[in-house]
Amino acid sequence: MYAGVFPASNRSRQTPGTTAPSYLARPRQISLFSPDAEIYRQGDRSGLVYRVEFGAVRVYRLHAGGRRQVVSFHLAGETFGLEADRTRRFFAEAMVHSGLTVVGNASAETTSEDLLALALRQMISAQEHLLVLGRQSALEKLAAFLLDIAERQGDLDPIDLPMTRIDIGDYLGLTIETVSRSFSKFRDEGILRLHGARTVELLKPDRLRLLCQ
Amino acid sequence: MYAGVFPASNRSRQTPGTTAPSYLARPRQISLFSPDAEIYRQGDRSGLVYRVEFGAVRVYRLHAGGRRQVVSFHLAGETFGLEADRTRRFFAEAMVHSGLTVVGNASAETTSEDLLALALRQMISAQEHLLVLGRQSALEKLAAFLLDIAERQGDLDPIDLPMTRIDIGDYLGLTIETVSRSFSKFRDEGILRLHGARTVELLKPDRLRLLCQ
DNA sequence: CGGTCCTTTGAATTTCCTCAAACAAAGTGG
DNA sequence: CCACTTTGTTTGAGGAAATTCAAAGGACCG
Repeated sequence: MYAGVFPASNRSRQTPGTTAPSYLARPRQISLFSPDAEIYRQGDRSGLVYRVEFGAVRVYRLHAGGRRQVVSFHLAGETFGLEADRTRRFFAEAMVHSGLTVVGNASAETTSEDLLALALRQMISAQEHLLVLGRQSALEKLAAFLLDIAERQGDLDPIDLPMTRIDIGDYLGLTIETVSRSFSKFRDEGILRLHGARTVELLKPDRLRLLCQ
Repeated sequence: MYAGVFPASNRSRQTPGTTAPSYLARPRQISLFSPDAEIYRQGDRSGLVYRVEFGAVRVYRLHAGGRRQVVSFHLAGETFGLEADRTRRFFAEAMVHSGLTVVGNASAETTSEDLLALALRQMISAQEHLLVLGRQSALEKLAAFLLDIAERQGDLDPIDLPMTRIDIGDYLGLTIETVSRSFSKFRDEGILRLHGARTVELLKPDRLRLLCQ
């Protein structure tokens, strides 16, 4: 496990001619994280906001009894880590080999407008996740999850899942067995095809949309 | 059903000598809503943020199939209604006779700092709700819900629940029967006492905390 | 090639949901 | 003021779904 640092590549710099938020205008460094490497932990004093340059991140909380609730996944191009009072309320880990840049923090370094946009995005993300968790059926939860991930990956087919069944279960409030059985059910019904456990081809996405709308 | 308007009372004005947020410095009007009166609906174009002066509000979304997911409850003194793009993503209704004031909107009228604080509060609220919904047991969900409401009511005993069992069920992702059975279980174990369905006396709150921590 | 971790599948159990009925509280109209 | 209706709550019985426990199969890595 390692966590190195090197200068950011060009693709993450501001595009000429566009009005990008101020935090995109500065040169940045990419921090590298190997699978399961810790990015921050609950209780840490930090208001750093990160952007995923490549890879994927899980944010979660640990409950008494060893249970874990994954609060959010973050894929390439997405930001995470904004806190209300500069104290971490969750744990964050890389799920696969990942590169992160710091795009700002909750102090004067970033404009209030940028922070507001970030906060609103995280709010909507939590609300949408909440709506998924409120669904009663495991099939509906998994359908909503797959459609969400597919959309965030730019609808490229097949989907690459950076997370394990355990991660998905902890995200949806299900056991890994139920997650696996739900995948199998979708496969048996011809809704999707599995190329290994982590690569999913959505054959009939409309059938999934019917389930969760 | 009615929704009247009259000048705000003194208690909602700024206290002399304190530095209150700018939106508290202006005089306001209280809008009145009777039980089940609509405050706004999904799709509405509005960025108004409300403060509950008295009463209680539910915010929810309707799914296909008639299912309803309550996203949040708001009690006296709390604010709600901040939207990312001035389009309502949920419905809001008064649960009991309620009075609301407008504390700002997502345009220039309110400072960016105030909006950020509101957004962060709504973000945390959604994340905490998400953690409750992720719990697998109905008893854990209800325990977390009761402790949350008790704390927000200032730990006054007994608690007054402004919402029906249907509301609680739609908030926790349970049926009303399961909610009712969970109440009965807690009552039979001496954890709480019910004075009618809407008044709850927490006899052993620590037993509830043990369940959900 | 052996070991570890992840995933899948099966069987038994528990929990929750669905359907149903009884009960309680509040409001309406005669 | 009282029957009646409506709405909300509680409780029971049966069935469906998810969890738990268990074992076997795959994929990856040293």
